Amino acid sequence: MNNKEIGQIIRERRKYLKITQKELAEIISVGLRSLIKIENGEGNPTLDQLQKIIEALGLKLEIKIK
Amino acid sequence: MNNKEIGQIIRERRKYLKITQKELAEIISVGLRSLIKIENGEGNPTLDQLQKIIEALGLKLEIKIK
DNA sequence: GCTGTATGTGCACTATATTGCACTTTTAAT
DNA sequence: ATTAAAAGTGCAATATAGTGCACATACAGC
Repeated sequence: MNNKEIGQIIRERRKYLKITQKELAEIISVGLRSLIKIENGEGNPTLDQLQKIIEALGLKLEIKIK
Repeated sequence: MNNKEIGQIIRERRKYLKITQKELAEIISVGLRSLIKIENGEGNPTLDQLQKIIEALGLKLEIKIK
């Protein structure tokens, strides 16, 4: 699961919930610029940012044995 | 799953594999200082750092619906 | 096509994560 | 109790993530 795939999951879930990037960004107090980058798999987000987004979308992060 | 819990999982897995923080840090080219912080749930690591560690320990990150 | 909304980009600035170093504390073995 | 290895801390420097802004592009509905 790379940054691009994570971005895709987030985008799909956000669209499924029918909210815009702008709305989501405002809800969780994350810059719109940052959210766009994350959805596009650019850059290297911090865990907090990722968690905020995931949480807001009703998702959760898990660590499993490969 | 907060930063502290993530740190615990990493630590437990590392110990299970019988490697030291220093060894792991060198293997994945992450500063020892940073690894210690992450295991202790301090700070706010970047996704890349987390992924490197998780990967090196034979773990994987997943995003699930809550 | 037009129009408005949503998404994306480049850039400069700010905030903060990463790191090495020197040192301390903890842990484990003998 | 000694000793050595492992783990942890504070600090300053560097690298890089986060952000707003102005503008560009894509997309949908009419």
